[in-house]
Formats: sequence, C-alpha cells, structure tokens
Amino acid sequence: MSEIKKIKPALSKGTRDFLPVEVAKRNYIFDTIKSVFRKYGFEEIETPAIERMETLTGKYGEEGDKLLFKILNSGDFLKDVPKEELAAANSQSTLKYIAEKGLRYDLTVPLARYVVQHQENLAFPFKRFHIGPVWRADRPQKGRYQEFYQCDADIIGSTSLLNEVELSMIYAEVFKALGIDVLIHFNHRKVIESLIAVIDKPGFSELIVSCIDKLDKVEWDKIESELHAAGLIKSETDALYNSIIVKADTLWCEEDIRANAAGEEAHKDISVLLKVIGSSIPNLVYNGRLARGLNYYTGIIWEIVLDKSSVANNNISMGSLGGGGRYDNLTEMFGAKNMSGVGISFGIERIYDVMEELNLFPATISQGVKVLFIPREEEMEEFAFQQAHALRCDGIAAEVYLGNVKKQKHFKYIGDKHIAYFVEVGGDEKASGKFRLRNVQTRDTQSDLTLKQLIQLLQ
RNA sequence: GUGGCUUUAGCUCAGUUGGUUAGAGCAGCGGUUUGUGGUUCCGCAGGUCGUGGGUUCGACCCCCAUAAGCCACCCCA
Repeated sequence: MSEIKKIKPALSKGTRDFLPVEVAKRNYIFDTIKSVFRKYGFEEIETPAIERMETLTGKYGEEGDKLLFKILNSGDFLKDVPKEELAAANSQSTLKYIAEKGLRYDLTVPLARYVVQHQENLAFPFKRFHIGPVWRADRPQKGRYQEFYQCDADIIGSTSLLNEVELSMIYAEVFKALGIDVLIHFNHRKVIESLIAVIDKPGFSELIVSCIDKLDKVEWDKIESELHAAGLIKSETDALYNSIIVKADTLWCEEDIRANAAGEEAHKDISVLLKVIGSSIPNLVYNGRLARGLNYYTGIIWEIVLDKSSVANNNISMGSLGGGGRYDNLTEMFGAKNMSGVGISFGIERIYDVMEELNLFPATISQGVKVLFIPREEEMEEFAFQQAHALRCDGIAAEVYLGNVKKQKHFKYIGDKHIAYFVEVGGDEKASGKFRLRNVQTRDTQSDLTLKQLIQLLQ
C-alpha cells in the first residue's frame, strides 16, 4: 500500500455546502416561487454557468470586471500570448490571451444574450424565469458569498404597464405564500431624473442616485457632507433633503417634479399602476427615497423590505429581500434594439435567513421516509427488503436499515432522518406474514398487520 | 482595493506570568446498561497547535514575516 496523503477538508472561500435539511428548505422556497411564476405564464430557462469573456466584460462597470471569475484556457495557456505581452508582464492586458471564458456574474446579461440569440424561437413578449448560481470574486462577508443563487423573472418585449402590475402581484403572492410580512416599495426612475433636473445638477446624477440609495443605512449628515465635498452647495442639498426626506411619500405628486417632462411621465405611470392594483395589494407602498444602484433602470423600480410594523418581524434587521425594475435597451449591446424589459429578482439567501429566524419553514419538509424496516438479524435483511419494495410499489416511501448494528443505532437513524414509523422484521414476522407497526412520535403500536393492512394504514 | 479580528482533534472551543506527556463537549468507532425507543456508564481512535523564521535552557503562549478564513468599508444579492 502506498501512503495516502491526507488533505484537510476545506471549502473555497465564500462558498458553502448544504446539508440535506438545508437543501430541503431551499427547495421549499424555490418551489413556492416557481409555482407562482408558472401560474402567471413564465417559463423556466437555463443558460451555461460558463460564458465567453466578451459576453461578460464591460457590462458591470470597471468594478464588475474585476469581480468576474475568469477561467484559464485549457492546455498551454501561454502559447497564444505575444512575446512582447509576456515581456511586459501586465496581467491586465495579458488576460484576453489566457482566459477566453468566465463564470456568469448575474442572470441578466446571459438573458440579454439568450434573447438576441434565440429571438426566432421565442414567443414575445418573452416571459421567463431563471434560478441558478452566479459567481463573483468579491470579498465574502456576512450573507455575501462568491457563489450564490439568483432568482429572476423578466418580461422582454412589452412596454405595457400591466407587466409592472403583474410583477407587483407576483411579489405580493410569493411573500404571502412564504409567510413573510413585507413592504413592496416602489418608485420610478424618472421621478429621480426629474428631481435631479429640478436642482439642476445633471452631471451629478450617478452620485445623487447612489446617495439616495444609501439613505436607509447612512445618516443624512454624512450624505450631505459627501455631496458638499463633491461640489453641491447648501441650497441644493437642502432642496434634495426637502424632496427625498420630507416629501418622500408624495414625491411623485409634487408640482416641481411634475413640471418636468420626465416627472410627468412617471406620474402617469404610477397613476396607472395604482389605479389597476387598487386596494388589492395593501403592502405596495410608494417610497420616493428608493433609487436602486444599478444604472440601467429607466422606469418603475421595486425593492422588498421586511415590514417593521408587523409583530412577527420582531427586531430582525435585514437588507432588501428582492428588487427589480424596468430597463430599456438591455439587448442593445447584443445588437437587438427596441426591446424593453421589466424584471424582478428574489434574494433567496436572505429570504432563507429570515424564514429560519422566524421559524417559517413547515415541519414536514425535513421528513424522511414514512417507514423504516429494521431486520432483527442479518438473515432477515433480504425479506425486509422485499417488504419495503412492496410498500414502495404502492407509493409509500420506505427504507431498510442494513447492517448488523446495535439497537440504539436504529433509533438514532430514525431520529436523525425524522422517520415516522418503524417495523421490526424477524423470524416470527417472516413465518406469520404479520407485522407490528410502531409510530415513532406517539409510540402507538399496531400488531398482527398483514402486509396489505400495513400498506393501507400508511397510505 | 482599505481596515479589524481569528487560526489548537472532523466540528465548537479551553489551555495559568513561557515549564516535562496538549484538554473538554459534540460527531465517529467498540463495549456496557436500559424488561423490544434516541438512555447510562466505560473505553478507543483522532493534533507537526495555519505555515516559515527568530528570541529562550525551554514556545500553543513572546517577536517578525506569510497564508487562509471571517467581519466591516467600497460595491452589491
């Protein structure tokens, strides 16, 4: 025997293993969301984890490019690098020669590629959902990983505001089904646009959006000094304060906002949204402070937060559980124009944490098989196996504990896997064809059951 | 990219001002006990104390370097 080198078992930074019970809980969330999506006519798609680097680069800004996971070319990855490039030893400019592929950074850019590439074969408006892992070479921290799941639903190729209505309804329905009390905040990018026009600082729009976005976490004083440092004067920051803090709840209706063409357009959109929804979604609330960091949004935007006024959510502090919005020209960079889209996203990892904290997972999801057959002796295993198989043929989940072990092992196994019943199988049972069924929880015992009776009882 | 903290058994962690042979609980394995139920008790196995230097008669402990992980910024989900 050659010596086996021991390797310390460890994960790559920012990644996780999931225990069976965790996978069951995650699937519960996925299945709940999927069933709502399907009910509204969304179809599931898949795309590869690996995309060509040219598909990925330049879509997420300079920061985003740095956070892309690159895949080293197979084989002799240095053979295509020009000599002068090698000599220069510039890792940035050498990159394109040694890494042609990368891991997807989100599900949105792959969607844009997908839609353009398959447009002849898709039914428009194209309503799809996509759940899958994405990868970012970010520094991990609490609730942030290098590999995590995104869960998106988008409608491509329709400008109707009824799409926004539909997505609002989906948000409401999903969180209701999961049992989480949330507020569905919404705003309109053109309200923000108009606000920036009102204070006449067009060059600062990105900064202002990012400051508004931070309002929930950072004190106004700090934001104000950041804006002053950037060159805004006191009267301008005061005007901003008046709008996004004082009038945040009614910003879309304010006269100075509506005086602007963009503001008026936003007013019209929001009016339609509210009129159609009426009182059917009471937790859909306007929030003039909502901006969302991503700069491709052009219309209605959403963000989901825990409802602090709900008694259930006692003192849980948690960022947004989802977000989305309308974007124009998503597909333009892949050569298809005039494809407006609107989409929403669910923050699975945070939803999981909230549900864990509030104990919202139903107890049934961690349940194992219905019944465990325990052979009393090793010679009984085959007979027990046949009985278990008979149960399975009638749709009852059953297992046989194989291996000659101590009794306490059996019960540990039953407990660990949350098995509901057990049947011990020995020579007597084999000879008589009668079994004794015991309920693990209640300890109720039913004796002298034929296999047929056993099946009937468990069905 | 910036800063802080941590690193001792598979996991969670003790470890005295620097002193011989590094400990516990959980998990694993074996036995024991329980008048057919997760129990009790006992034992076994498992560690180059992240790594590399240094100080010292002597280092898990002090110093330097380095790596990894976590946490907080930036940014984002």
